[in-house]
Amino acid sequence: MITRMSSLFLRTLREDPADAEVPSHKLLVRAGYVRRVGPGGYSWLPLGLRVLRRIEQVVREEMDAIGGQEIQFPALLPREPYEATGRWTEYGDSLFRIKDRKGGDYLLGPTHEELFALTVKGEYSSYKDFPVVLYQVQTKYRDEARPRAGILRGREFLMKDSYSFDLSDEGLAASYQLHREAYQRIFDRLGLSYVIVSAMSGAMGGSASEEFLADAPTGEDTFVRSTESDYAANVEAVVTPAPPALSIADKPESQVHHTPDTPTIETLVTFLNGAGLGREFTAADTLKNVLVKVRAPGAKSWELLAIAVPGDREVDPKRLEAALYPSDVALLEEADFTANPFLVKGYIGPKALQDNGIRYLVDPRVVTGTAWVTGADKVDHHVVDLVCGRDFTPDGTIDVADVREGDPSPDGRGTLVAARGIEIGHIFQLGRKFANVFGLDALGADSKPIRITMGSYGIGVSRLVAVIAEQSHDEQGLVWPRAVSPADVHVVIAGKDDAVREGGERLAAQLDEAGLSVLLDDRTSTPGVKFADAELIGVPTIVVVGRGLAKGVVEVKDRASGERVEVPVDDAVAHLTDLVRG
RNA sequence: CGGGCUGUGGCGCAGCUUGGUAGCGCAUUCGCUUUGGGAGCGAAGGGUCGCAGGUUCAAAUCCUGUCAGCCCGACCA
Repeated sequence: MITRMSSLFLRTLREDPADAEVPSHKLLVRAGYVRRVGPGGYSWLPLGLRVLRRIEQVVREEMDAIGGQEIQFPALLPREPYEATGRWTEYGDSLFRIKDRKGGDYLLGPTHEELFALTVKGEYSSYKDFPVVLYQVQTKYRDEARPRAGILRGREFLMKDSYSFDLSDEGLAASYQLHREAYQRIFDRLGLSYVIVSAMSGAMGGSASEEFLADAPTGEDTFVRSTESDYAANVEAVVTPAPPALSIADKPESQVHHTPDTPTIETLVTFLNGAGLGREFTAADTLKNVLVKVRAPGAKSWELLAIAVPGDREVDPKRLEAALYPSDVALLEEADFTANPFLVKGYIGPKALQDNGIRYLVDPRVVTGTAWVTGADKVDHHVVDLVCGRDFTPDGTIDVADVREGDPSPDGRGTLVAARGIEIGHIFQLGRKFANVFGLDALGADSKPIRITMGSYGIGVSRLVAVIAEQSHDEQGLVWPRAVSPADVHVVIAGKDDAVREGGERLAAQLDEAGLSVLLDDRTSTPGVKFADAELIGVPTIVVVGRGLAKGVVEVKDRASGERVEVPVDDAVAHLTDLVRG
């Protein structure tokens, strides 16, 4: 196919749009791929739509390769299925709700687990029908609190979502693995740099869950990776390795000290080091007891929970929430302290907690034989050398302390560093949550029903356009990988005389004949404009037909490296075909 | 939802303090020149200044409200 820029619906911009911050947003707008229509809503112009379609194609090929079957649901959905799973309310303000003329409730689908589960229930009823994998590539709607960065986070976006239906946990694990491998092939083909991190499944329920995060300094998701190994994880999923237990026998007796005006860790450490105890204390030698209250799902009342972390660390709210999910967590209010006078703010210690029957969970670093400075349950008093396993016995561990750069990697190799990424894919084993709600069963060989177990797998297809742009651009503009480029070659006619024009036209026709898609700059603009636009648009191979034509050569430029070679015009088609076909 | 900044031809901006004929660059159209790195000269079209209300003889400019955008935070499969 030949696309003529003289008639292409395209206007490139010389300046960055004022509302754009990240490179992909600036460049996709400047190069005429997308235009903003409303908050979080973008239109796809011809070049942008081609890239989007090519990405879809890669996704479809790999989904089909693992036996996925494509179907399509409406985006406009009735309330009932989402009412049944509780997500009509659970989704909160992020759900676009609409009323029809009769006052009936509808929503614009944010994700389609309900519909897939109901559809399978409607069609299949025998164990012989399973397993099955269905998918769709469809527009999703989420009323994001803050859409940002152009198409990176919109309120309407294109997503591939697939769902596996299996008879057993082993089957689900196999379907999950198939998807995981398909996703790796997809992202590899798209030329992306990414990591797979273990994630918490959060509100979706279910167990195993991994996210595919594309490396990008502008990403919204923070994760940690090891300096030495390929370990990577969401902060919520980092497991702190427990040090080996120590001997109790050689520890000095615990002693209560009068420590006036030391309600914070900082004041306490300063005081201790000035108290002449014969050793240096750091915040890491102290044990901070943090009180929260938790409420199990469906429960009416809150239960107090004490969490001990080393004094140099804070409780990370996200890790806390993930660790206690699905229970709700809240900080204590003044009234809670009043109701429990044994809680001496700033001086809480394990003794009072355990004496009063409060569940006491400690950081994994608090192992048997470790000695701590902690509260003595009395204003202005702390206890030194309180030994775990001798002076107090926790009810268990809870891994909610903040994770920091320099912490040892959980796999034992290297230390952790923080990195930022953009979520491009998410796979997880949903389990039977949705099947239970809808009674999704298959009749087994013994004529007894088998509850189906589901997996759910998503790829942000439209987001990928931005993510690829984010990872692949330079000062001049976009640099598309061949797999998704809006054209195979960009032929620039650099000259006004008829010979040059005809030479460019002829080459374009020959390349088209050879099966390549050609973007032909046949405009009457000056060469400088055309070169700048070619670099902005980002087709990986640029062919300049111009002054060299007189001596029988054209110039072939690699967009990524900037390298240029002169190729005899008679060899150009073969040369370019080789380049494009790899 | 909280804090900060910003809304003026298609795009990027000035004008607002001190109210009085709406301006610049890019883009677009026409003419002549130019043609390997975002050309030159000349001419032209295009904006009820986000929206609503108020003050005033007079509002882009002052006041009130509202909507939208960007950034930080909260939230978010």
